[in-house]
Amino acid sequence: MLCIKLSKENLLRAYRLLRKRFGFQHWWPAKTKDEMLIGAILTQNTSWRNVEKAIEGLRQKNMLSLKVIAGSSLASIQSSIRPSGFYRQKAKRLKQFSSYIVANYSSIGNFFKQSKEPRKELLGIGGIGNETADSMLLYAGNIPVFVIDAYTKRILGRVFGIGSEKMSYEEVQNLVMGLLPRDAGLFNDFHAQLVELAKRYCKKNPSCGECPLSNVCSYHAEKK
DNA sequence: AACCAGGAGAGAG
DNA sequence: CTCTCTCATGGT
Repeated sequence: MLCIKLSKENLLRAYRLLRKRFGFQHWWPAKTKDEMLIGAILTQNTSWRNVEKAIEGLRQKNMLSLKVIAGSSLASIQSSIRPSGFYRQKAKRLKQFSSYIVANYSSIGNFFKQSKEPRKELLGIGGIGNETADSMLLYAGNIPVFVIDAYTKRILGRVFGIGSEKMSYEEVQNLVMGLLPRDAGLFNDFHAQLVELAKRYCKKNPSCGECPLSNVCSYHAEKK
């Protein structure tokens, strides 16, 4: 079977192709850090389209703020975020998270300045798993961690012909971060490009013909 | 009309 | 540690 080697050179080549096609992504799509953090929780196993509706619901009530959420009732949070699904859990998670940050650090900026082990601390809050924590670290804290999600696994699996779908979160993360320079700007835009690629071409029925990676993709090579 | 979406946690084995 | 279930709405 034809297989593109997973190497630093090929990863960066893929990134350049994506960026050339899609342009710099300017992620995360949020106006403030608080909004980014809230979006990270809302998007858990949920399409971004639905998350946008929930964010708009919060915006209309002036609730896109950790301090406001920390002081709001569960019922009022729930009613704002219903379109994003899992709204009972997510309301609880938003309030828990917000209360923790506000009570211990006052603001997310202080959290990133003062926390000695921010990743570990985020994971300890509850309702914050690997992907959500890493998204927060990278996109709100500008800390160089590569975010792994379902898209990243699917694309790495197809392009490089590796069984990344079965690999654990940390295995894939260590693999990618071991190959790339530790650059928050690169990790930021690279992950955003992968999401863009997945949304457009790398679905269950891939449209490889127009995929910017078709020339360097094992999956595509195998089909011809 | 089934199937999926930028996950996480609890429980079972 | 690895599976399986649950949480829930909205688009295709």
